[in-house]
Amino acid sequence: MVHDWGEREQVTMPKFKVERVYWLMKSEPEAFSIDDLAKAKNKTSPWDGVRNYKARNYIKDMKIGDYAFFYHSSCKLPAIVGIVEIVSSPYPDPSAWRENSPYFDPKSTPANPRWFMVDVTFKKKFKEPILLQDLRQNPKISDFTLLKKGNRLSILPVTQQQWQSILAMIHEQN
DNA sequence: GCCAACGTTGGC
DNA sequence: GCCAACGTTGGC
Repeated sequence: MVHDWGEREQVTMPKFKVERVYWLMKSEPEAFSIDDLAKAKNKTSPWDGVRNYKARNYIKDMKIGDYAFFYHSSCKLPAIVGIVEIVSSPYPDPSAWRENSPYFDPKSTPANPRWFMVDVTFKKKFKEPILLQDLRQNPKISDFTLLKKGNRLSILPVTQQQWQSILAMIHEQN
């Protein structure tokens, strides 16, 4: 009979559905920008230096294949500037063990690591950054942690709805 | 450079 | 385990 590939796809899709989780990762562009990541070897870099327990726990929740918004903070125009993919499982952050590192923490040891990181790879840089001031104007993401007063976390979970609402803002740009 | 909002530290 | 002092984050 007539093949209905659309319907078949709907039936079989859930079986192969990838459960991807979304995040937002902050970086000060003067320290490490999305262009730095794009220029890195294999466009991939460890995301080191996270020194906050809640953010650390989010890192530990990350899985290979998750996506994250790359956010530029502490700069003239704070904004989401692109997308990265998580390409490693969480593993101990060795910068905590280097005494000359700004991220040195004597309480973290190789035997008992306190801080973790993942490797991220460059996926895309938006033609126009999605500015924080514009995110604040979008009622669909009014609950987004990034926009909450007093938020200081450098790693944030992003719901699928928030992810899509934010991506939709790109198409509204000109 | 200011300052609100947290997180961390350490004395008690 | 409380909490004051201090440090940090990050928008403005």
